[in-house]
Amino acid sequence: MKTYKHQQIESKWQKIWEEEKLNGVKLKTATKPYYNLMMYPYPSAEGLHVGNVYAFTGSDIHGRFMRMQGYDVFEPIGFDSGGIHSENFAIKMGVHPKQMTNRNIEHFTQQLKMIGNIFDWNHTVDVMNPDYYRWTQWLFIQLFKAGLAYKKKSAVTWCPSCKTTVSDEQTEKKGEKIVCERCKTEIERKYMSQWFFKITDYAQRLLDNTYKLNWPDKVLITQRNWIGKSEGAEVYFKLENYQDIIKVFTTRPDTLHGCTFFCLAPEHPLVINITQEKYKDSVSHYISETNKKTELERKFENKEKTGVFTGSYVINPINNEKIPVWIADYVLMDYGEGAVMGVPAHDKRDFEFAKKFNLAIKPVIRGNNWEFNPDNWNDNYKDEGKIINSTDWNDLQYPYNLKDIIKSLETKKIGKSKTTYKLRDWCISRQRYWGPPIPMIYCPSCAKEGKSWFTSQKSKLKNSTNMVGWYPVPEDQLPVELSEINDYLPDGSGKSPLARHPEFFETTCPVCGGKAQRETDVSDTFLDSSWYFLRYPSTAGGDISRKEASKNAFIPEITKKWLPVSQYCGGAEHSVLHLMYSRFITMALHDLKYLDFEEPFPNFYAHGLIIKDGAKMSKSRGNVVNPDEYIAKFGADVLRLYLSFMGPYKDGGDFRDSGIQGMEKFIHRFFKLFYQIREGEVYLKADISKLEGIRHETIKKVTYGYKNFKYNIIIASIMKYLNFLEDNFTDKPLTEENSKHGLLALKTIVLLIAPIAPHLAEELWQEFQDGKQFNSVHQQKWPDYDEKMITNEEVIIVIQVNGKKRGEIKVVKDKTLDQNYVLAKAKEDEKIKSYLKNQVIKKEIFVKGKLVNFVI
RNA sequence: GCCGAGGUGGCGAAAUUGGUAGACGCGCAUGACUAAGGAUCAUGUGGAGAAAUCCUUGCAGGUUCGAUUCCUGUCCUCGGCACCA
Repeated sequence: MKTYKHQQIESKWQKIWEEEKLNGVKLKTATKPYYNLMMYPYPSAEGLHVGNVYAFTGSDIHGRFMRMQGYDVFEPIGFDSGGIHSENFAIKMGVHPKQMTNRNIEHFTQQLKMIGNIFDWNHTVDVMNPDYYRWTQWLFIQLFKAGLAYKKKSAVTWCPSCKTTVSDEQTEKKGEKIVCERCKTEIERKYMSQWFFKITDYAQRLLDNTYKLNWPDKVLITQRNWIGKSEGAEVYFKLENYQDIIKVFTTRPDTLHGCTFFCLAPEHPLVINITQEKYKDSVSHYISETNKKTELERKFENKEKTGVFTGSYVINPINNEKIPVWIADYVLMDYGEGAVMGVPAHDKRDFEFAKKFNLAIKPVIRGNNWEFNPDNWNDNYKDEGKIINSTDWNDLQYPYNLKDIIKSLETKKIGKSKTTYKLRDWCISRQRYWGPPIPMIYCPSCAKEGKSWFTSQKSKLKNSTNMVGWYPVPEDQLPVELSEINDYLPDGSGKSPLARHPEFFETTCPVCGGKAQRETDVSDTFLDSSWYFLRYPSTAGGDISRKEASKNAFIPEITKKWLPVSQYCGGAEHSVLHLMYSRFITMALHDLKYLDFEEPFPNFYAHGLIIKDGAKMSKSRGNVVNPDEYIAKFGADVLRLYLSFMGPYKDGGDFRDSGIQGMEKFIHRFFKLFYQIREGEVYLKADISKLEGIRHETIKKVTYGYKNFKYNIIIASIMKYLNFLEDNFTDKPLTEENSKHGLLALKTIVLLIAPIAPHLAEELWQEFQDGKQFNSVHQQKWPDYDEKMITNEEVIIVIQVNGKKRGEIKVVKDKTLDQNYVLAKAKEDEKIKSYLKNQVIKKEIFVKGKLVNFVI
């Protein structure tokens, strides 16, 4: 009797699959392309995490299933090797990031080869390899030339301990303080010159397309909230005694008559100008206090309103009332116009502000079911109502007459309809070392003459962001290689370590030939990952030559054939960042005529998170599960089975050792049963109709499970099938048909389990082959099922009395549709008789093939 | 505060979407095999009850012949966003 030895089986098949080139796909000649993508990992020094294994095997199971559906499945994997994360770890270990990254990638590759995925190792990416990032730089240049990349001074969060900028996502709240996620140092705020991408130009399209994507709702909703569209109006307020007009955005122009004060963000460009002498001290003091706080603090602090009076007034254009202008930090400069028309009666924040500073409050809406009450604030101000105290607007209805109101503003030339988004431009500059250098050159002498790339090209694009002096690196000079410097530590100057290396930044102007400087910032790691899926099929290897791969970021014919991605799997934590950026980049490339599709991932599935003992795995908790251990002890197939059995793929789960042993037991049991039947030690005794019934039912359930990422029910159905077979053993052959069916049952199970336990399935599949020519289980056609075969000759009908199960009867298949027959038979049942005795049946419910219900 | 997901045995969970609640597994209990433990196999396993039977999908209602599934209210738990005018 053979026993299951995973060490031998798994390494054997991994080797054979590689030799037989089973996992690669011929990109050029494949006829049914299916691009199965999973989010590539960051190659950490700790090695592959069991969470990675969960993510990757779940996606691979889908890929393997689709391959058995007849598709040519391309399933690549690569490495997100850039960014601060990698760099900081290298610094901590005292190893150069390049060395560290190469080492980690090697380790990851070795581990990834053990988990049994159908990765195509001919096509992989390492985003910090110049072969890759030259195209990241190329991409930057295309966006720059299209007017979608610009440089501007902007506020950033700065960690004085890490000596670097950190993103908002890399900070956390600790008590009243905002600290660096990594070192827990309180962060500061700095103004620095940064490169941005104009993702805001795409806000509306990014929003519209969310209604076309086959993605989980929660991810789409998160993206919609992030884009944050608001429709309303902008209104023009004239400053008293000044020429300036201040624009303000409001979603409630109907409350314009109720505006009793005006508030500017402390950073508003007009503040300095309009502050009256008497108030200069208090205003500048307030501004400097605000500057000390980070933007995050301003947002987190949901406490008392603060602000100061500027001494100036604006005129409310609707009624010419004179209104005081304040500044307050609850007004954010980067939303709307950085100004708020204060309507304290109908906005909670304005109300708090007015209360605190004793400003006038004037109700202008009476709700259908509420009324403004200065002593008892209610949150009904967004409900329906009608306008009051507003001269000719009185009796108009909110929200029904909003459009009319905006029209009347337009007629009077004091405002117009306006849409605003929360989405902000994407800051891609990093003043660090470990990233692709931003491929731009600044020429001071061209700048003096007001020249720029746009003027040199006589471009029609208006240079609204003052990009004088800037030129992209000529494309034939790419990549701008990252110098291999040794002093890559950030020094806290706010400049990249590359700024200390003249041999890197000193260059000549591509237009005038004069002395010029390279940009020393590197780009955000999210730029690397925003297009990696485009690169995979166009990398050299397999049937793609080196020459082809080096000519384009993505080869047009190959891209046309393989993209967009057929199915993308990944964690929901990338809902906004990676998934939004990739959509934006794809849309921009579409507009630049490089791609014929707008959306990179029409189908996205968000898997769950693996936790351990109820908590997120982390080094500090000491509860990190190392997959190597489990693969060594149980094998990849058992681990894959266990991870699949925990629950639906979207839910993740809690990793427990006891559970994994259950899967080991299952494989051993199946292995044993397989050889018992195969060697003719046992036969199946149930009749063929019944055996076929459960076989077809199992195929149906399993297929449903694969299609819906419910891998847990696949395994449950197969186990159930196995239990049934075991219960029907006999040691004597009954008929030839019966003994044949045993083998059919085995073949079916092997096929059904192949995507989840690929090595085991291959091992057993070979028992059916003559051994002359290699014939893989993974190249087989998926088994079909026939609905008609599922119901047996005898069907069990449940009998209910008043909706409660009181018995069941067996009915032959042909009679299940015959209502009279089934009802009559149900009434003959002894148990049912006792329930129906001396009762009047009020109603008889008949559900064909399922149940009858007597209402008494 | 707002948005989202979810509450089913001791635990992970099923129920193909209004039709037998708890499939499948873990754990546990008893027994067999063992010198013994492990492994394996067999049986049992939502609760109450001697039993017939009754109760049971967070809680309270509603619709229905019939509700884990639909509706209303309510209470928890976990994620995400957070002064967005």
